[in-house]
Amino acid sequence: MVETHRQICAAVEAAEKTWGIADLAADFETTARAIRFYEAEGLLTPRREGQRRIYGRRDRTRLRLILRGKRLGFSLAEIREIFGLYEDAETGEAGQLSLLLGRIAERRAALEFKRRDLAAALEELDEVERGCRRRLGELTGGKAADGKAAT
Amino acid sequence: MVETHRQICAAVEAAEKTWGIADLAADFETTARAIRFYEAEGLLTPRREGQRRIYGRRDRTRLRLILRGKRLGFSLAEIREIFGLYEDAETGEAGQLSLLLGRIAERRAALEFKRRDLAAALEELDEVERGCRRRLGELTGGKAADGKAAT
DNA sequence: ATTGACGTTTACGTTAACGTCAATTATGTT
DNA sequence: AACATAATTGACGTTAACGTAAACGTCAAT
Repeated sequence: MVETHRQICAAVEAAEKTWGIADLAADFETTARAIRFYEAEGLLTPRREGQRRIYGRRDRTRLRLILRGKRLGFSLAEIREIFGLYEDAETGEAGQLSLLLGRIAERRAALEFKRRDLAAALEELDEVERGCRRRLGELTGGKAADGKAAT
Repeated sequence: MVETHRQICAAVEAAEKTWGIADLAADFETTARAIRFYEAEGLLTPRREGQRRIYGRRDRTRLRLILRGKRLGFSLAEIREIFGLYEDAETGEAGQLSLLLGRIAERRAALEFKRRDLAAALEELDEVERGCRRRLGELTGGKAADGKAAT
């Protein structure tokens, strides 16, 4: 079989980059078990090649979102809801879209609540650090209370 | 017994406001069980009046921190560490204080990591919303794609 | 004296989110 | 063909963070 340049290029473009489960686990510093678990929970839907799971771009971004969500304290159930929301935003009909905007607003409210929590936590940490530096200054002699220690 | 004005004032000032476990639970929208659990985990140390737990200002702020930490996705173990850090900042000696600054820096890094996660999540949500509004505009007729719907 | 209302301890149950292990099945390698 | 390598399914175990229920104490009001 002889292929033209164009045909080869098309084939290369069509062949989306893919990964195995171990690749994903390594790239995202998680485990194959966890990834399969997310699939069982309906959060990932990789293709199959025979028995094996094959992950594409979309699956990778989903996994990123899952892990980020977890870091922010969301449960897998909440993350599933968010994914539902994201999908509805693509496939939804006009009637549903305005309801969707409401759900989006709720999500945003939840995120901004967390943002305030986070800001408060950072401020308190700052305060603790200032107090700490002040004490350090007092204890090591009245002077030299600047930022970075010299050595 | 006759008290002077000063004595009375001192007594009133000394009598710090206190709460029972049910009060705390109600005020913070949690349960007595959870509050006792936090105590068992070493996160709270209320005084006792006979058998009963009596919570003061300090306990309240601690509980606030616990719950906020949880909302931000920290485990009780991490929260306990943070409390340890806060205490060391008050009681620590000079030798420990510089180490303490290191631990504070780690904490800050963790929080700022979360802040980036949060910012990314919010941006993506914005994007979804924009896409949603665009679709809505397309479906309901080419015009009127502004922010708030007019009922 | 009894009845609630609240609080306490002890102990076992539950849920989420995986970990761990065993048995099996391709897949490529020598 | 034999073998190692990697993946899969199933099943049970584990940990954190409480929930739930039982049995008891305390105190004020009826």
